[in-house]
Amino acid sequence: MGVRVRYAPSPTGLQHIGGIRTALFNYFFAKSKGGEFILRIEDTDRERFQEEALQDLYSTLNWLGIDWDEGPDRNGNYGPYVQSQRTELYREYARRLVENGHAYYCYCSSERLENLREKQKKDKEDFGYDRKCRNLSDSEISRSKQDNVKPVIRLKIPLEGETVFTDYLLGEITRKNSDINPDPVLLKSDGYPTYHLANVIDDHFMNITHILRAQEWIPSGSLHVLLYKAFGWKPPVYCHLPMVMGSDGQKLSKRHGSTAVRDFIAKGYLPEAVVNYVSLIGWSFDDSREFFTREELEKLFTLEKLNKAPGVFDYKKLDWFNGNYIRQMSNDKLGTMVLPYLVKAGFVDENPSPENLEIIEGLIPLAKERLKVLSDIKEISAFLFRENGEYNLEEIIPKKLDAAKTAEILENIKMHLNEIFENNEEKTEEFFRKLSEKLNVKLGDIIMPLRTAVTGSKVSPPIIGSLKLLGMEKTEARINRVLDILKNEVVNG
RNA sequence: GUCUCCUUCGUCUAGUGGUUAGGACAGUGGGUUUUCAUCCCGCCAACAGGGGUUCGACUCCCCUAGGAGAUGCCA
Repeated sequence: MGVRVRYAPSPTGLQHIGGIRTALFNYFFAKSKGGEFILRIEDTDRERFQEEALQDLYSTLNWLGIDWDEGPDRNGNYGPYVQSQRTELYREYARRLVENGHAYYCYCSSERLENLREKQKKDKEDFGYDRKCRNLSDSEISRSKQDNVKPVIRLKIPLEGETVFTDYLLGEITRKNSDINPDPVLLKSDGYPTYHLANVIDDHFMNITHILRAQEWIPSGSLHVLLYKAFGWKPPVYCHLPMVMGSDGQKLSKRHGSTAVRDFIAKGYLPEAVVNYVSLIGWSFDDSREFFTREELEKLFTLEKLNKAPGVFDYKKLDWFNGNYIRQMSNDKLGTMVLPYLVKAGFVDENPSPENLEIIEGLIPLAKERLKVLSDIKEISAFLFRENGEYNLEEIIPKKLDAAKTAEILENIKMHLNEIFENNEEKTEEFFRKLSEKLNVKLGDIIMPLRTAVTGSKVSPPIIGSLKLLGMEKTEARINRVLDILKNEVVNG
């Protein structure tokens, strides 16, 4: 049988970096082996279920370019692929476990369980269920039934011995049965299965061959193996992936910044960059290569190059990847990618005027190598679409020069605005050089006052290109505005 | 607390008994440049500690320490 793997998220929250890393690795593994990648929705927690999370899942996978061979919306021979539609199956098999003595009904209330946990914490005893209902007499059972308590079904973990399973990456993982979560719930009182039950049953009936999931599931691994044994089934191959951590070494979470893929999309990260970077957390190809397209990863991914140790998610390296991918993009494509951000900033309409379209077209080459994320376009292009705020004289007047000299420089530029806008960039630059000689100042002392006057900032895209995008009229107006301030300073200062 | 897993530069990693321990991000210094950015060049920086095994350990074994995860009618 070929490789069959699955990504089985539970729609209780937005897709985050850790989740998609698991999805990606499963997907790459399937592709590299010519196997099948299955999407399964584990929506057995009815309280935490979010419709939004479901939509987020689909849009995120779609954005990443991950496609699945079988899933809720695909044909497949093992459906349905939504656990809430398979409850009868789980109930049936939970019952069978009770019948053959591997599981039992438990009538303990959640209050009792809570008290138990508190007491254990206080007395520093071992945590876990005390197995009160494991050996209930018939009369006790019938009494509970009369009280109309909805029971759960718990798995009987063997009291003695140990459970061993082999992890593809980590090797043998051995655990004393007495250390395993004592008698975990399989079927909840609302009739839905817990993760453990549903997961094992589905993986079995869906013929899943390999389970790639994060290492936080290792402890459950022993339990799952026990479940397979109780059913008389053969467990799949386990491969627990190293976890993704935040900068403090703890499990990556909101504390560390954005982790929801949706947030990365909103900020203007590209799927190529996210896929590329995330696939390098816990996996590598060789000693130096780190740029991979999704298609390449579909071929090159291999379990052999997986790392055991957890990896810290590095936002800066993602930025670096993203900047690289932005620079690789064609100008046309970047233009259309950047447009929504200009719209959102209120700079242009959704259907920009021809003039604005022209500005955007000219802006792209200037902005391209300055973008880490697409949303950076707002800062970079603001001067083109709105007027500058208050000017700061100190930023306009170059060091070693005074207001009068600066005014002279800007006057000179202003006088030649016509030719500046007619000439090409080289000629304009030449003009600035000659002007600097004529006025006996450095080239920078010509450029910087102009830059600050026109863009409102000491940092901007190349000034000559920026001027042309802005247009002569606005350029002149802004120079005039600064000249007024400078002249005022000369008179009063 | 208990159990399990993990441990190479700040971070991601290469390394599978003999290497000046390599690359990348970040940082830092410099060059190109009208600022910023890009690009180029340089620098900084690691085998957690202790025992073994071996002619020889980053590589194998043990112990210690540190970190993480799990310990739910959540997944």
